[in-house]
Amino acid sequence: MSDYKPSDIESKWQQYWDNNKTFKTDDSDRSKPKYYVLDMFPYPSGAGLHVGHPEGYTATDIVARYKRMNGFNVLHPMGWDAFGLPAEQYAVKTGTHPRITTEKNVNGFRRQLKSLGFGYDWDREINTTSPDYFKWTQWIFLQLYSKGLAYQADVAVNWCPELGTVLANEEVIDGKSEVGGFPVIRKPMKQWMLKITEYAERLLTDLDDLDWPESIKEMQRNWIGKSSGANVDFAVKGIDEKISVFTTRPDTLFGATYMVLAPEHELVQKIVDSGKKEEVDAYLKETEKKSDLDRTDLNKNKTGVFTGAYAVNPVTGKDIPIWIADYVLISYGTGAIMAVPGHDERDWEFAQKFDLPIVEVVKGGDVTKAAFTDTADGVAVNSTNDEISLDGLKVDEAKERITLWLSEKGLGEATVTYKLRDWLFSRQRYWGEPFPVIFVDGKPKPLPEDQLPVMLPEVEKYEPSGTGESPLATIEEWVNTTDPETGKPARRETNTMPQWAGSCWYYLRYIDPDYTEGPVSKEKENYWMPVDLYVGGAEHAVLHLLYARFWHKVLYDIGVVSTKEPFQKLVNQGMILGEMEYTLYRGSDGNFLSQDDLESYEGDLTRIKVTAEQLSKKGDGFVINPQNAGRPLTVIHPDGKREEKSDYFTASDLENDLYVEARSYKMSKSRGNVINPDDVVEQYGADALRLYEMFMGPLEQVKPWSMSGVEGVYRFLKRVWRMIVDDRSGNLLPEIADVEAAKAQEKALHEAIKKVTEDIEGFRFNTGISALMIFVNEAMKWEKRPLSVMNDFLLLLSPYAPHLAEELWLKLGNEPSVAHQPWPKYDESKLVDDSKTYAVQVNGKVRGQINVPMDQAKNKDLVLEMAKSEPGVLKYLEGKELVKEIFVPLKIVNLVVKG
RNA sequence: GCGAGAGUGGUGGAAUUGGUAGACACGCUAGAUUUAGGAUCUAGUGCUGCUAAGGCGUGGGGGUUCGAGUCCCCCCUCUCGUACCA
Repeated sequence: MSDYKPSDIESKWQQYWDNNKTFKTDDSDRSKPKYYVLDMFPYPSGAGLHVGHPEGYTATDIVARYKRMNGFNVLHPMGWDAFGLPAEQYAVKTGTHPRITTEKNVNGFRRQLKSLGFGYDWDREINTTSPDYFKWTQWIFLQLYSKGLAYQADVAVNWCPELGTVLANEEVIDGKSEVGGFPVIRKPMKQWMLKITEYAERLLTDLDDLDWPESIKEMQRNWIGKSSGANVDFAVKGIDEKISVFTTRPDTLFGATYMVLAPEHELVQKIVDSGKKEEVDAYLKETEKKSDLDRTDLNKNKTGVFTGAYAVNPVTGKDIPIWIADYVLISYGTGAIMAVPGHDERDWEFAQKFDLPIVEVVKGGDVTKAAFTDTADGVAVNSTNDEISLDGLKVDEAKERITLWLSEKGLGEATVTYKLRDWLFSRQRYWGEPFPVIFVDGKPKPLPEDQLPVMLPEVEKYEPSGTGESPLATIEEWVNTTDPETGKPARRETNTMPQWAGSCWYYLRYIDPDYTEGPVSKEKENYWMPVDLYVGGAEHAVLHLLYARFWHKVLYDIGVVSTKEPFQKLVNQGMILGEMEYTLYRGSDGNFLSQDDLESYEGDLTRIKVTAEQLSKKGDGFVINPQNAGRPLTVIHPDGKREEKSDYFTASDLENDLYVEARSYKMSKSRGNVINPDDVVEQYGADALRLYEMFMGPLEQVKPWSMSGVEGVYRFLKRVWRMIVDDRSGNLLPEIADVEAAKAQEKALHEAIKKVTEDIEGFRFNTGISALMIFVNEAMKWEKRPLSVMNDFLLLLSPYAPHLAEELWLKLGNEPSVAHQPWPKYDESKLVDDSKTYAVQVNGKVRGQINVPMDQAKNKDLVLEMAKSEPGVLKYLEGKELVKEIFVPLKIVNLVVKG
């Protein structure tokens, strides 16, 4: 071994770390400060890791190694979120038990993660599908149940009669099943719900103290969707019923000219006029067929039907018609609205379409043209009856006045509503956690704790039952059981929990994976929680993070955990896109299309993939360069057929500039731009992959992959090798010597230490790497490379490229491993220069530089004197009047002249 | 529509509080070395000027300042999230 060959050294060190349990977390040591670094654990798919995984995982690995070297007790675990649909779908197709698929995939993932050199404590590996784990998932469900936070309700699911199964939302596309394209309807089924809404306010307010990206917090706030307003009761004419509505604009009550109920509203059948019944039923049937997506159609073409019934506006005393329309959602507010077409866009549109009266009650716009919704400047008008007048009040004042009046009269009250809905917690699937619930005499009954875990039965086939129930419903001997307390016959719950369940609390199990008395022991939980750093993809911004926070708060309330929030700091890694692609489009008429024409073009498009060297920059875009236009390119026909061509363009094609679309796309199998980490490791090694993933750009940012970028960092690693090793003999270079470092060498080292340290602390891994590169570029010029300097450099490198660092560390005669060495400290005094270079500006433009000895650098008179006599500066001063001299110590000199 | 974020060389990206824009890397050009190389080394590389002096440059327009990528106002584009939430 002489050259830098990652394949030779990487597996060796991976084995060393494994054998020596280098990254095992010492749980007993309470003297050190703790640091808990967590990755969002993966779903072990059959496809293996994609390059997005190692991005976040490398970042956390760097932080974990860095913190360890800084004297922290570091917890950095990994596990598997292994329940879920793909393994089940595979089981339906092939008959393979999901457990077998899962195990195989987990082994693949573990091998891949180890091959990247991540320093996980593998003794804490967890798997959501293991009975030791889901026992406690079920246990937590029991706690939720006993707190009254779990209940059953009839909720519409995506039922596909042809497939005889219930589909997840993502399996439904445009109201049809993804598989087969069969119609999907909404069918109510009995389901478990979790009352996350009870925690809405706490989930909202506790966001404030979290060190999370503002965008994520904002998304959660929007999701929770708190709004303040009032509930108002409207009497139904002729029968003894009230319709309660929620409104955020009680000030517009005088303008409520009709009401609308959601089709599912419970009063629909009671109030409908017999003459209208047929029409209403037809409408209800119509809306039932629509999926949620259809109902929120982008064209917003509103539909509805008049019930024939009237309500009474409590302030105007007028009869107002009651309509049914699916633009009102049963799941929000009270499922009914007072419609104020003058001041609500949706109501305005509806009123226009069905010719309902529009009344202006807030002045400022023209309600015949559009709804006026400005709440800042609007003033109430036409809002007076015998008892109350809002006229002249601003919106806020009017709201307050009317709300007070309503509650005095018993007609309404101030109300807060949340968009957040209860969590649908049932899936009609096999491969999930069984509920620890039985039904005795048809009533749900939680199983006692000693019956946990409730195991999944073995089944012959994984096809859905055909009734919409899960495959478990067909296993009679499992479904039929007895109540362990009374001995009565009982049936098991046949739904299973959704995939979110296992991921809601996994961060706790890592802390104490073998604990048998609960999910986690009190003492260890106390030490390790909260998670100090949580890194993962932004796709979990809302659901996973909100669900996990909800469970955590429940566990907090029952004393299982000691912190209000689970994840103190959150960082989202940005998506990695495929390599940049250059595409020229050609219409079916044979003409090439420029970017601007593309959007409006309706016909079939032929895509021509060209390479970067076939292009030249013109203006803001790229055009085909006639000189290289003849080189090979790929033509993709509208039917998807690919064809390799050279000399594709004719001379006349190239007379006009052909602008090309330049962008990179999300990696996808169908596009064929997926990068497999295994291939990168094989070609360039794990260290190069790790380094490249960090060097691409800021962690949080979306960024395109580039293979030549990988080569760039690979070349850097080779340089590091050659900085220390003679690549012909494999021995240490003669330049390496145990000598005292020269001043310049110390300066280079300490600059690197400072930059790398600060950049890891600030999650700026890309610029940290550039600091390492600058050091190596410098050190390669040194005739003597002091051992101590080289050693410190390797420690700086080690979180990024641990295999290479270990190997060279050993070659320099040190004991492995670098992982437990103390992190180098920089010394500010070694960073100072002998002299200060000032840029000298004249009227804000740099015209020269001067070198001032450091001990004189703050001497204003001297520096200005030198600046004014600098030849490059002098010629801009000649013949001009010097009006001002700016001197900022250690920064800049600026001379302002006139004339 | 609403909310959030971002626009810097041919490319990915630097620029910590307003103080020499383009660090580091890719790519490219020229040269050296090598049997060869997607290896290595040296030099160059924002645009525009004949090598020059200079001029112009951080999406566009205005402003504050001795000085603006950075601060303020207006506009444009892109990305992400969200979507009849009363």
